[in-house]
Amino acid sequence: MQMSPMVTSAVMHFGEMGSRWGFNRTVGQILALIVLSEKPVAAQEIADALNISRGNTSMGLKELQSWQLVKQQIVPGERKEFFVPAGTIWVLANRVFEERRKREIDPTLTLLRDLMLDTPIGEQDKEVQSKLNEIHDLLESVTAWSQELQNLGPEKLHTLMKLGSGLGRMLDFKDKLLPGKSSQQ
Amino acid sequence: MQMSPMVTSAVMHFGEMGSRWGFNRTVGQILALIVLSEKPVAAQEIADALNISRGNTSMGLKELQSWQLVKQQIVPGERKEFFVPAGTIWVLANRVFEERRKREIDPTLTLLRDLMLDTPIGEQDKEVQSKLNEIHDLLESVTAWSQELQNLGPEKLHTLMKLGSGLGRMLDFKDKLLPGKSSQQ
DNA sequence: ACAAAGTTTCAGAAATTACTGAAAGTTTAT
DNA sequence: ATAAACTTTCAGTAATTTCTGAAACTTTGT
Repeated sequence: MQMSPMVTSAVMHFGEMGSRWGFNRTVGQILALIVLSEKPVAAQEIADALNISRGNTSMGLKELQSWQLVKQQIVPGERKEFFVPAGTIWVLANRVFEERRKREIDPTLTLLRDLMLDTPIGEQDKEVQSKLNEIHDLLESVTAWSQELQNLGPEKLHTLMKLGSGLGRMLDFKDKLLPGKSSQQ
Repeated sequence: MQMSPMVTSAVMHFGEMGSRWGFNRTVGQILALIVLSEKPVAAQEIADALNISRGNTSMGLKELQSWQLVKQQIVPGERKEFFVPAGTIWVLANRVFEERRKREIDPTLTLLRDLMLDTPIGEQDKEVQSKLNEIHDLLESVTAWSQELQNLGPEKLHTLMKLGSGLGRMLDFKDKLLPGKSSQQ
């Protein structure tokens, strides 16, 4: 596969950003290559285009599959495996977001729950526990909300994101709209 | 400073998670220590409690200040500098979110804008450009929306997050509420 | 002006993370 | 059942990131 200068720039950039997005350089590059390619891409083509070892390519593809960002595709008449994006850009972005939530928030929620069940030693720990509790509640809200957003589905999510300042106004009407829920705190 | 077992667990965990949250182990530990302490903490106390070098402590504190997560506080009658959290848990969470958006999304937006201005070489590049455009629009929506959410302020944001399934219902009413904006797509 | 009490910087060491390439494993066609 | 075509694994190496500690710097009280 011959990468045009434009594709090369994008692939390199996704590589650089990779580590900030939760995976490594190579994985970022492979993802960009697959997303930007019009045809399904074979593992060997990826290794050649990015000039990385076949082994590394295989591990990168495995990682991307575990994130559900790419999937294998059988090309009739071909023996080797080809790879394509696992969905639209929207779907991919959601997957990254969701996967990162799992990795970045869930373990902390678990720890905080455990610590809240522990018996505080001394007055100081009671104060600490209440702070941990506050962090826990915040993270739990974020988690619940992100699941809520997923449930909306892409169309409504899109509408919501495009609301702009309408969002604030809408919230002012909330009580009229959804009676029975008194505004908290 | 003597860390109770509870504080130790939390500090260690924040250290482990640190790298997933965009900073390193030490920085995560320092942050946890400062957040969980009732009193302002001196740099030397941090170094002692976490058993890290004074130099590393200084760099960690600098990093946390650049994220606006901790701030210095003058304690009357004391010469050394003390550190306290730069706000409530909510504020800190927002700062992390915002800072990460800057580091993880903004550079890509810039690159994508540049590539979209480049002249495509051949048919293939036109296809590529349209995909890059799609990614750009998505990231831009996310950025705009996250700024919108910030503008709401903590109280409304809290209300919004607590809406739960009410959010979906509310969006169904959107057109009645905010006439003049036809539903897109 | 000086010394004391503190902070910051940075070159090199240590620890961690990523990559290679060869060997082992798998699948498929005949 | 075998060989060809391909993929995966993993021990060792390379690259990157983080940490230390000593030297340089800053601030403040006398």
